[in-house]
Amino acid sequence: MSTQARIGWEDVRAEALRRIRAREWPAGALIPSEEALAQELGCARTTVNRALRSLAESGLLDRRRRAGTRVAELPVRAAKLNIPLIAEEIRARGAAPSHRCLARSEETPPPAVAAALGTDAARPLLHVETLYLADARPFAHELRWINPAGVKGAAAADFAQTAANEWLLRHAPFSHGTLDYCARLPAPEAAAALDCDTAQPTLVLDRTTHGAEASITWVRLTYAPGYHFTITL
Amino acid sequence: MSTQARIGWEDVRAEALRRIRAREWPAGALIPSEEALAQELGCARTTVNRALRSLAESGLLDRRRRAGTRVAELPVRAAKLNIPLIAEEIRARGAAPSHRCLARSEETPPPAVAAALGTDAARPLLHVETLYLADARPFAHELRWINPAGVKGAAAADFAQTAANEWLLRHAPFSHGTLDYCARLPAPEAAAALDCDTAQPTLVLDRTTHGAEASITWVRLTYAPGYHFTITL
DNA sequence: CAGTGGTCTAGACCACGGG
DNA sequence: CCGTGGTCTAGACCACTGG
Repeated sequence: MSTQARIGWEDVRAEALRRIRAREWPAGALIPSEEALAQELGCARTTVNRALRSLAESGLLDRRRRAGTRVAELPVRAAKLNIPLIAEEIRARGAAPSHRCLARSEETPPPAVAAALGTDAARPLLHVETLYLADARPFAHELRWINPAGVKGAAAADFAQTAANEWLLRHAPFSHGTLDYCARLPAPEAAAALDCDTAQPTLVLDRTTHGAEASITWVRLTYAPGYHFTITL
Repeated sequence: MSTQARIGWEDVRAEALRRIRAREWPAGALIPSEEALAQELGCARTTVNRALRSLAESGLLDRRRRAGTRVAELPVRAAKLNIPLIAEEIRARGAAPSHRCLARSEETPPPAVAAALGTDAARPLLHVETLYLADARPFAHELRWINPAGVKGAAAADFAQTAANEWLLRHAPFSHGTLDYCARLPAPEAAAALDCDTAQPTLVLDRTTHGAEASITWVRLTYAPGYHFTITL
């Protein structure tokens, strides 16, 4: 009698991956149906489905009803990008995180910010400027506009104690948003806070966050020169 | 008689999301077990499982056997980052992609590249320099080192016809790799190719790619000044 | 129209890990 | 120990879409 181990969806996934890599299933080719694979590998169709769905999510397969499953011509790899709290990011780099609330006021925002948040350009928003430090060295400078209509309690929050980004994450559940990375020379106030030359390139992240009803916040994060972020595939 | 629509996992997901956002399930709280939810919502446990797994993958729930499922204290949002071909990226921006192979040779790489690829520092690698254009305007400059041991046929490939990145994607199936973004001043050859000032900040992407057995390629991509990339959550 | 993937179900066993 | 999530199964119906 054979001591067959039970076939799991990860086994099926691995086998399919092997066939793709070995070109047994060439790029663009139609692969066997779930039904056929299930029979061949000796497991339920559900299990095959789970495995192939996983590969499709990674961009290695194209699946369409009726048309069947094909090996992607150009494997567009999809990477999972985690967007942690800044404090977590600093900790992950082996440094001790801290922050300083540099400024806080209520002002009418620049038109671009009002547009991004969809607020009346004449209405004042909460404006917060924060410096994040790693082992007491400047790590990133944050310039933030908060829409009071989208977050209740923001006016009373103490951002010296809890950093603005963490406070918002806890109190303003958001549903969607946009990240935008680019390389720039730092704005004068960012360079001053980061204690760096205005001629040194910095990585700048603009983020807009919306809740279910109203917009929540617009942030410009200027990372200290030399910052780089890594994604593993 | 009630004309109940069948409950799908996306319905369960939506309902769970609603409860999280409405704080019916507060941050950090234990939510009902799959079994209980299935009974409450009138569907199979499998369906609930699929929904909650999906939310856990997005970072909104923490699930552990025996301990149950909790609402994440700090919803670490996970974004799916697609890494397309450069030509596709240019096309997505509404421009016509093209490329020029600027140089090609066999040389011993810089130590850092040999280290990243895990090759003997004394062994020559294939070196390719490419300029990508969007509507005939410089878009990005690519400096690439290819490990011949990891890719068969590379020596004979015509990179003037098919861009190096596309050729490799088609001929060298890769299993894993690393992306590293940072802001820098462009190297002189990159600035020259991009026809820009060496004092203008550029976004630089270093990518190392490994196949199942050997390393494949190391690339430094310098995007033209003003480039920015957007991620939607 | 018919074949393929997408999903639901009810039941079952297992692995993990908190108490 | 034993409750909870993780997964497998067999069968079923549905949705989409190519021919």
